[in-house]
Amino acid sequence: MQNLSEPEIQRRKKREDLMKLGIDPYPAELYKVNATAKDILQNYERNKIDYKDISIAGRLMGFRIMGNASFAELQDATGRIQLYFKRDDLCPTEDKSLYNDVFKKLLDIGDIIGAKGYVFTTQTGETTIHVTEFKLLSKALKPLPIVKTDEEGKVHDAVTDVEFRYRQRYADLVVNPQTKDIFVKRAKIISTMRRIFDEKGWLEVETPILQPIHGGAAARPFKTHHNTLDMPLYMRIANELYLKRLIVGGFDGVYEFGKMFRNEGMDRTHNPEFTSMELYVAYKDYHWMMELTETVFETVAMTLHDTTEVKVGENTIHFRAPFTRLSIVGAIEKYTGVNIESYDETQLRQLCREWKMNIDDSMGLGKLIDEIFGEKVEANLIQPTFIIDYPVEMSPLTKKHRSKAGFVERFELFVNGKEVANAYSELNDPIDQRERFEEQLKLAARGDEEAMAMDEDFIRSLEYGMPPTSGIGIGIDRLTMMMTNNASIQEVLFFPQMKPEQKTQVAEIQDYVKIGVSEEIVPILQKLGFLTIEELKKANANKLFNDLGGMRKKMKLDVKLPSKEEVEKWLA
RNA sequence: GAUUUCGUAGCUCAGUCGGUAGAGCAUUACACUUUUAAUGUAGGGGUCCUGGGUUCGAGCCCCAGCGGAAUCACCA
Repeated sequence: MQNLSEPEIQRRKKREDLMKLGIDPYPAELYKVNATAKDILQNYERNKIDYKDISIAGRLMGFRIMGNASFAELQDATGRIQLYFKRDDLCPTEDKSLYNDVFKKLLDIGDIIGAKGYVFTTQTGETTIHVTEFKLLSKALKPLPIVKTDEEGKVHDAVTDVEFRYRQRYADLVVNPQTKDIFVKRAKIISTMRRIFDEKGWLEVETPILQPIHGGAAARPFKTHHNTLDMPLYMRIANELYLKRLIVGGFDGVYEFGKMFRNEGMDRTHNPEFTSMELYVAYKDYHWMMELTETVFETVAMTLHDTTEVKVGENTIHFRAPFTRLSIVGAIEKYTGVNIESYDETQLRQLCREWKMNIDDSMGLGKLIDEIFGEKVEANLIQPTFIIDYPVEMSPLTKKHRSKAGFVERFELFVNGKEVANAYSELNDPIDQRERFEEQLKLAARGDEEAMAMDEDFIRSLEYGMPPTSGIGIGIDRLTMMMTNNASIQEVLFFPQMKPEQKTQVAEIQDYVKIGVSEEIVPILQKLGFLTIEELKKANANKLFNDLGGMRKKMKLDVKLPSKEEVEKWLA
């Protein structure tokens, strides 16, 4: 309750003043709304009689007061509309206080109000609500940053500080319409995908987030502990193994939109928790899945942009089927000129050294190929490209290729140089699956921290028989980045992970009183910067005594100051 | 983790050679009956991120730390 800025103090006072006038700044009852800003702006011109008696609610975002009449801007969930307040309409009697005091003096930018009235068009041609009645619904105590847009649509003083925007996303959303738009699009991406899957009769499911074994992907997990069971649990890094158990159980198609958690580095493409959509469909293979993926991306792009061409950074991405298909070996040959098809691990390692790549001895053949791909190819894949047929070593859950020995039936979809989807023909031979897990254990022994652990229960489920199945995972955050032309994942997450804000442990009034400070002096001390007793104790008594007098004058407080002896006692 | 860079009023940002802390918006008061980045006049508002150092004197120079961003490394 200290270190309030001038406007914050004023708003607190206005809140009190309203209460004294018998106006509840936070009324309990609902406010009936029958119109939105968007609805009025779109339909009023064509259908004027429907807007003679409207009721709307939202946040006040600007005032233009000129004497006995005023304009204000109201922002609701759909947009902004202008309100017109006329003194003698609001106050037909001699008592003009509702307009002069409540409206002009006690309302601020940021306050939430309800307004009733009729729609008209001003002389300057703007659709406006002539307010006949208004009601304060919530008083805002903290001033919003003011962003203004001029006639040419040029934005002035836009709030661009990402730290402010991410930490106080609520304020970002109020002030920056483009932020809101990202999240509307994000929701549309998800609902579009859900619609496609539901129409096919697949089931949306939920699987455990707390898992005893963190399987299904290569990543380091968050570890936690269950008290009653007295056992470690991991936040899931993937949900794949659970979804496949459900295919064993007899569902034809299951999908889950869910949060995954990976205890790894954070940067503009990685957040510790992120959203993935995983889909598994029985009796399908990865070729079928590529076609479905094309449909999904095409449909999402069309829903959002009414076209399959989407601008991402400097590139225009064409989400129009069919997408290019390229094997990983073929892709490496295309972008390096080297055909590594017949290379063994030693030869590959040699090649990596020649290219001065950063590799180590824990890397097996598959990992080396992946490294080369990441280094030499990935960034080149701007237009949607399926990279298919991966080495078996890096795909322990994938069915062996029907014709290429040493490879598996897997694809990843790359767009704008980034992976956005990962899919395969799922491995359903329980004996093979056990051997693959055992290979992973060997990699772990070699020092690969991300190798998968044996999951006996998952193998048991496969032993009952899983139909041939194709599965895919799509990163929703990265897809959203792409579809909304954002370069950082933080922009498409409401609340990206941030380091905690530093908050100074501030002393309570009683703490000051305990060492002998009288209550009315406390605000002066706080204003002087002594927010903790510790700091106060370190002060110089002479200087503090003098400063108290100076600050009392500055703050125009009429309080009795302590003697120098009393000040010395505080610090003792 | 490394490098670069930034941190000044509620917001956006200036700040000269090291010499009293600045502007616009917001805010307060007054004026103004259709404005629209409303306007006019007057005022208030600062831990110059924090802590050290150099100096007669630091927003500015040096060192350390904190926080953000970018690039790289790591990581799907």
